[in-house]
Amino acid sequence: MKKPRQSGPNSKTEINRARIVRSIRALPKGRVSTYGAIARAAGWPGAARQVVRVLRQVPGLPWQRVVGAGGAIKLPGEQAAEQRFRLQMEGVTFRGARVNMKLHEHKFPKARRA
DNA sequence: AGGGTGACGATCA
DNA sequence: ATGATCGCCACCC
Repeated sequence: MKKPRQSGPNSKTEINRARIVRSIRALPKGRVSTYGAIARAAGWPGAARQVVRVLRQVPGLPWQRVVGAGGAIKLPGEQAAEQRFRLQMEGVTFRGARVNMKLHEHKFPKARRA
């Protein structure tokens, strides 16, 4: 017989969320990554929107280091300026409205196998 | 079950 | 560069 889906702290999504949190915390000062890249680094490709959810729920994350594809700031309104300011404080440079990913994108180690 | 929502992403006009 | 569309995923009525 099959086990019914469990939706507590041990659920699949909880585990994946934890991996997302780890990936975000792994971003060093002055480096950035994207929602999609973090999802992939966490082994959950396509879950960019979950990265957003985590950023909104978990306090204390270096949220300013997470940007949209191509280095775009995706926060609405004033928050966008705040993020840009914080990044610049860390030494991150921009090319127009977006982060210069060429210089500041963080490379996550590839998932190991053995 | 059905519909709406997000700090998304790729593609196309 | 900008806006529309569609695919994506979990959550919340």
